[in-house]
Amino acid sequence: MMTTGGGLREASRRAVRSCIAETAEALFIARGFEETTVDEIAAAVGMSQRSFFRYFASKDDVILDNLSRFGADLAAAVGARPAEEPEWDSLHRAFGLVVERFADRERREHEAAVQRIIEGSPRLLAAYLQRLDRIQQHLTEELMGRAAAGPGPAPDRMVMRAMVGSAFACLHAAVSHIAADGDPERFEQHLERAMAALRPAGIGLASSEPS
Amino acid sequence: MMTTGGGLREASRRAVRSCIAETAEALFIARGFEETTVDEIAAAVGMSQRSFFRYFASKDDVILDNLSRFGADLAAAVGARPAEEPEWDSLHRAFGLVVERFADRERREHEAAVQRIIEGSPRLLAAYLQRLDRIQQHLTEELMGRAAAGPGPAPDRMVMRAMVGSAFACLHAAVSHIAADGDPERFEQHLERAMAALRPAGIGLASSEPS
DNA sequence: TCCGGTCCGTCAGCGACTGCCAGTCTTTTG
DNA sequence: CAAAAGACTGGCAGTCGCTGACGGACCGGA
Repeated sequence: MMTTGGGLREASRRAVRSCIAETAEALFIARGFEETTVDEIAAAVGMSQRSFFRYFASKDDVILDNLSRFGADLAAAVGARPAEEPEWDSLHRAFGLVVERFADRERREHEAAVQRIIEGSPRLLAAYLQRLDRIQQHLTEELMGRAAAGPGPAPDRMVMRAMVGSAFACLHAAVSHIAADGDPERFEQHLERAMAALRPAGIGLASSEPS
Repeated sequence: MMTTGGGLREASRRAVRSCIAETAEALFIARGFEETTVDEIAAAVGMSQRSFFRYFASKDDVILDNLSRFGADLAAAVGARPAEEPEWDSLHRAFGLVVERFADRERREHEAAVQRIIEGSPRLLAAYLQRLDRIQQHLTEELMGRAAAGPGPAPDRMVMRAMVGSAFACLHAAVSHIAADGDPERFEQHLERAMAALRPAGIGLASSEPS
């Protein structure tokens, strides 16, 4: 029999996942990431270590799982922007998803704590940056497709990739800043300031590669 | 007894390190990174696994060791630039170190192969991005100190961090591009094109944070 | 000669992660 | 209702990266 389309089974799985994630994050905040073993997490949830790895591919995955979903949402947000809009502004608007995440005071506190955990562990930070890199690749392809459909000359994939990376540098700088120095109230202002300062001059940025 | 200031002992150590690195890279190219175990590397060099870890802190370190030295060189190159020069241009000139690395045909081939190994393994790519992040932090501090000594207003660390990240996005895009599509001849042109397109409009970028 | 330091190999161990097998519980089917 | 099929789980053993502790070999100087 085929799957029923993601019914009860999938819902249950998602519930278990979030339960594991919450328990693990609590342990991470209390004892630190490296100091918390997978066995401890599994014991705290009440399952075997083997089952833990049936829900999360790795220990890092428990924290960075949200990021993957964020990547998909971001690509959708960029795709929803008008095609005539300069790419930089589309990215800027799409980053509004992050701003929304920092809207609630409670959620803001939590996100900042998670970010501090990530930047406090070299292993986690590495995995985090790698996922950001993947998201950037997806966004680059998204914008490449959009630019190719437009009237201008053929877009330059390398320059597009650099621009997406530049926008993410602004995002990363703003997130890191509020995670380190506290005061997460003005996250939007920080992001705004960085993206205004680094806005590329030639916003059209076409000029196909001289082959 | 104190160290003699880095004499024969250090030279020998460096020789062993490069021997290990060469052997390991050959194995990585032949069999892949994940498929090559530390035991195999140690056996190929003719030493125990324990001794391997006395020369390299981790398996990743074998490949990414050059990167750390590159970070130090880069900071020095930026520090050697005139203080009045816009930060973006100082970074651009400092990236000349990478351009030089791609000058020799043989070396260029090798660097591209290493880059392909890095980007082919998620684990390695993560560690690579993390080291790039550290280098960016160092460069940010370097440029912050330079800007603080100048006549202008107090510089904004977050914006400075974003700008350094943007410059590295250009560098990363150019390096990735030649590693993927081959044709490493025009690396300098690629880098030039990206950095010209993403050059910030307000190059002075002071405007201290509104506290 | 003895002594200090340095280098190395061996062993034991931890933690992340995986494959395999067996058991349970639920759902479907004859 | 019983049997088969499937999903989920725990336990076990094993790999791999990595670390600490111990003991032996070499080598310079006193």
